[in-house]
Amino acid sequence: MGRNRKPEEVRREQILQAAFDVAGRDGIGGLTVRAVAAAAGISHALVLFHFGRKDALVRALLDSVIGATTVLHISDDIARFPHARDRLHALLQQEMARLSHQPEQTRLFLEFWAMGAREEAIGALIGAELERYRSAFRAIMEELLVSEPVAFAGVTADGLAAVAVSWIHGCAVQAMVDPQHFDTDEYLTAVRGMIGRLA
Amino acid sequence: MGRNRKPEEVRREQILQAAFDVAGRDGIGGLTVRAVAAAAGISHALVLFHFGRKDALVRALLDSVIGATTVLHISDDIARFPHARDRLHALLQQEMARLSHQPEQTRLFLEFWAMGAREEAIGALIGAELERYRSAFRAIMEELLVSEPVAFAGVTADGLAAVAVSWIHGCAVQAMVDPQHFDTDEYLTAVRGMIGRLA
DNA sequence: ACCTATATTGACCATTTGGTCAACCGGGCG
DNA sequence: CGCCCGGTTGACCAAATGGTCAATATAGGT
Repeated sequence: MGRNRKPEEVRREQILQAAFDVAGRDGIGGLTVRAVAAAAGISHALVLFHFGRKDALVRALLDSVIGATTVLHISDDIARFPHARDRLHALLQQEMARLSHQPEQTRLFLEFWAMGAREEAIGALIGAELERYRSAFRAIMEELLVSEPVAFAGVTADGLAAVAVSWIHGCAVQAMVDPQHFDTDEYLTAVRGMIGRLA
Repeated sequence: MGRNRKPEEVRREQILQAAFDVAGRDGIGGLTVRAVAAAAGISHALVLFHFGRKDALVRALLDSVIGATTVLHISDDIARFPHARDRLHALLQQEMARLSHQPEQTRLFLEFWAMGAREEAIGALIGAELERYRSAFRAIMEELLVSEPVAFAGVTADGLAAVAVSWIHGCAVQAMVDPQHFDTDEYLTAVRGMIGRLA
């Protein structure tokens, strides 16, 4: 399967993989057409032949990173929990574990996001993806809201979803800054005790 | 006061301010010696005359950003709270508010941090500063630990401090991604209901 | 006025980068 | 075989960048 792809496609993926390696090693700032070509073992003109301009290569790389980073998949195991709170908890735990095990992808995503603040096209892509990620959380949050209306007085599902995404972000950052000390379980326990039972 | 400073010092600060403006507009990647010179209205050779090399300028800018971003100041108002939990809460709220009102500084700090993953010197500076920030939280966490040992079974003060820092980071990121929707109070309320009262 | 140290500049250089182009190659097909 | 066309390359170009340097302006002290 997949062996009858056009040679152009396989070359593109070769180059894309090389671009991913280079970006992971030297950052997006260090991603140059020639460096990618060298990593792929081809001439730099060939990279431009397949992608037209560097911008297109960068954008293709962003697409690839997005595809591998922010897909939020709610598995059957999670869906089976009866209480919305338990589902949310399992989901948070899953996402924390996933992101903390792909520090490179997360770092790249953050770099792209910083770049998006200046480049219109990148910013739009990142923004849309973040919105998708957030809306996936919003679904659960709405159930949580109707299931426990007292605890969340004055809070909207959008607000809750934003908090969840931000939570994941902070978690991912922490896992990159200090991977040794990072522990998902301790993390959850700590927050539970830290914020909870206050009202 | 301060008017009798050496002219060299005032020039350096002029250049540094220009560098800050440029970095805020075009990112650290777009920070070039010539762009800084242009923003300061001087020749690019003069920038190098005062800073030696670009690296030194970048590092000076990082020092400036660090000084304005990660200083954790526990005011008397906060210190007066009797319960450790209340102090922590007030501190979190203060830091959230502060960071959400300096999005540019925060963005620059994050960019530096990403750069630190590749450049030894930058990484060491950022790491040290993060450690200082974290240790400031650890002090409060230790008090919280002795004040409520039951809620935090199996969690260390270091772990709690790490969570707090990560929490702030996620919050800062969120405030930058979506400044309109960001609201400190709703944020706290949401987390309170989301994580709390689970055990 | 002169002299000296500091500040400042424009010209210049080597390197890197994105991008173009003509030439070339190799296989499929008439 | 010869032709053609997608893939591939090296040479080349213009622009930008970090950095150097000699020349000059300027201010302050004597």
